[in-house]
Amino acid sequence: MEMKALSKASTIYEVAQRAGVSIATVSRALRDSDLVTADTRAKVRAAAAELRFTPNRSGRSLAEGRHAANGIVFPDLVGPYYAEVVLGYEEAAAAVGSSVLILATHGRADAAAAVQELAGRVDGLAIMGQTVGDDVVRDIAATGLPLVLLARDPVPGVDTIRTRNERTAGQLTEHLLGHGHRGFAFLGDPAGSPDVAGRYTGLAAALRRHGLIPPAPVPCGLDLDSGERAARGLLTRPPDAVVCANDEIALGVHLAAERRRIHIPGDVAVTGWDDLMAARFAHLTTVAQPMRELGTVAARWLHRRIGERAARTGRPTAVRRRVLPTQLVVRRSCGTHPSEVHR
Amino acid sequence: MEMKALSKASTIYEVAQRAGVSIATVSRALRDSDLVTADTRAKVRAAAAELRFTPNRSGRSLAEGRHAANGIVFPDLVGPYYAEVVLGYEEAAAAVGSSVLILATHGRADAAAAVQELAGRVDGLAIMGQTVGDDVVRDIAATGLPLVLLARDPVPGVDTIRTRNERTAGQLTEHLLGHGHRGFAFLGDPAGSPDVAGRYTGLAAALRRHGLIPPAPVPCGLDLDSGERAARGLLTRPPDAVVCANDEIALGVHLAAERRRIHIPGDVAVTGWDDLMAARFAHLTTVAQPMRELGTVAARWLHRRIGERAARTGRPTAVRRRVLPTQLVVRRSCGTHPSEVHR
DNA sequence: GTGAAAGCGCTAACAC
DNA sequence: GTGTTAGCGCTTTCAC
Repeated sequence: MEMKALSKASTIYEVAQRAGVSIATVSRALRDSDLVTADTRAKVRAAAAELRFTPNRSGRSLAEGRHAANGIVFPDLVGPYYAEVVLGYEEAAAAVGSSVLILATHGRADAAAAVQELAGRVDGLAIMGQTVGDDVVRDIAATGLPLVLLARDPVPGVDTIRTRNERTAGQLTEHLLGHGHRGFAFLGDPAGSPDVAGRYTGLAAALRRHGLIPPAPVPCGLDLDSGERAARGLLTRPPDAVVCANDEIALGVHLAAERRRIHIPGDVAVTGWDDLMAARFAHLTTVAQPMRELGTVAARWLHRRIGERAARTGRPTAVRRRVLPTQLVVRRSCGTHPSEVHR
Repeated sequence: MEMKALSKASTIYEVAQRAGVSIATVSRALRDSDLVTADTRAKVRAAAAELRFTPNRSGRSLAEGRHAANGIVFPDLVGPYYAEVVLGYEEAAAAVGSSVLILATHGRADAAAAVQELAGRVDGLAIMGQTVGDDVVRDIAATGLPLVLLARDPVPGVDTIRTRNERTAGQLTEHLLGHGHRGFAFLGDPAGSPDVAGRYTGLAAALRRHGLIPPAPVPCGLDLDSGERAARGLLTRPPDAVVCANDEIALGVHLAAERRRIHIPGDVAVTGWDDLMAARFAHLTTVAQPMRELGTVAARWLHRRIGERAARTGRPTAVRRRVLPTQLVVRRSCGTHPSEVHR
């Protein structure tokens, strides 16, 4: 049967009429309810196909009282870091039938409003890092919307997933000390993010254990350019080792050193954090984080909370906290140990 | 005034009651209609704030007949490539008040169903690369939903944005020929994506112009591992130059060469495509694409089409096609020219 | 300027 | 099994 192109999406009423049944039957047939005969189902499916019918999600959501969608809020997607988290989140959410809404705050001033609006569109929300203040988190949590915080300091009553910073930063420091480095610099702003704070704390603690005085952190944005800029000052009289809050900063230092013909690790050791793909090719010693898993776990936790809420089954599970392990990845930039295997 | 935590999102009715007005007035006040006095507006705002009221989007969407959300479909987010596009898209969409829904198909078999379902949630949809077949695109287009295809062969009646492949691949080839390379290999599957096909075509055409016989392409996935695997066979007897369909493949070749102590570019020249961050640190000659812009333009076009549709203003604008320029980025991996500036 | 009421497209009782 | 119908939460005429 020839069809003319439709300029407007068709509704369940049209499908019902075409199939010669009621809208209730269409609804049932299309959602594989076992309250319809195979015959009816086929008839309805045929009509729906002819009309290229796709149920309007707003109608369905309103009736069901759920959105079948989750949201994730992150500062940006420029580095590969957040992209990985989002991907893991999307994958796990899709696996349980949820769509995913993303929101990049870009440090916008109206981020709070955007997150609030997002909260009205989803059944659960993951909030990463320093995107909005604790007040916003508390407000949203107060509405009962399932929430999970990612790579961010906990807020009472809200689930949180983080990655291990202090301990691994300690290991990294020990490793650098093992290379004989004694003069350290730290590039990054502990006040800007709890992750950075944890990394600095771990470094400082390890140095103190060895009787060394930790350097004051050199405040620095988390991107390549900031790293390069910050390195300019630092490299006029390079320390033994520059511990960077993340890979992008370290890569920026790498570029600055290259430009000045300062050799890494001969003249100065450099380390990063995140294990980006670029780190491998810059031979950067760094710390690998399970970013994908961060997203996956967040989506699973949310799914569970959403289920709990829908079931209205008494008190929900206690607040959950998890710290995912991270792993030191030794490459050349921290100093050369003949005994070490570089990959 | 003290408030107890709410376990359920409040509705416009509760706000209306608290403010002592009708729901119509609440609706108006909250959306800054000038049909309410400043006094009333203040009263309503206060009530809404106390109740932590966020309008339910399903209700609003249903009433307005629009979702205020756009979707974007991509195969994956693993490489930094798609992440950039998505980011550009999100940014531009957010700027015009649209939320963004993402869908990664991961080569899933039920991708078509997922895309169809997504189509029912959005006012416009961007579809990237080889995520779903043309039949799905045509079906969705037939419903009248504004659509834009990204990095993909056009479908009649649907807007398309691509990046330049053939011409720049020709420039790249000329450059390699200028280094004196004559024996070429191409890593990538032209049948797998129109982008790859264009790059291969550009290479082949340039070689023919110089009286050389183009090599048959070596089929290869677009990720690092595939590149490394494909390189293993190739590097037993390396050609002069290996032109890779993207950076990840080229970086895989880089790793394989490193392992075999084959020197780039001394023993073999290698080039990529995309200009990922890692390419810079691997000194990879490649081609930069305006990925962010791809997303931005897509979101803008969709916004325009959505406007046209809502206005029902006669015939819509003609189908649009755009090819965004790409740019050769020369680094060390293609061969050393003393005269060239490397960055 | 404000309120009453009619939908928007769908699901889910409830009736038959 | 299938149909009827009452909402879901919101926007938007239409009265006043």
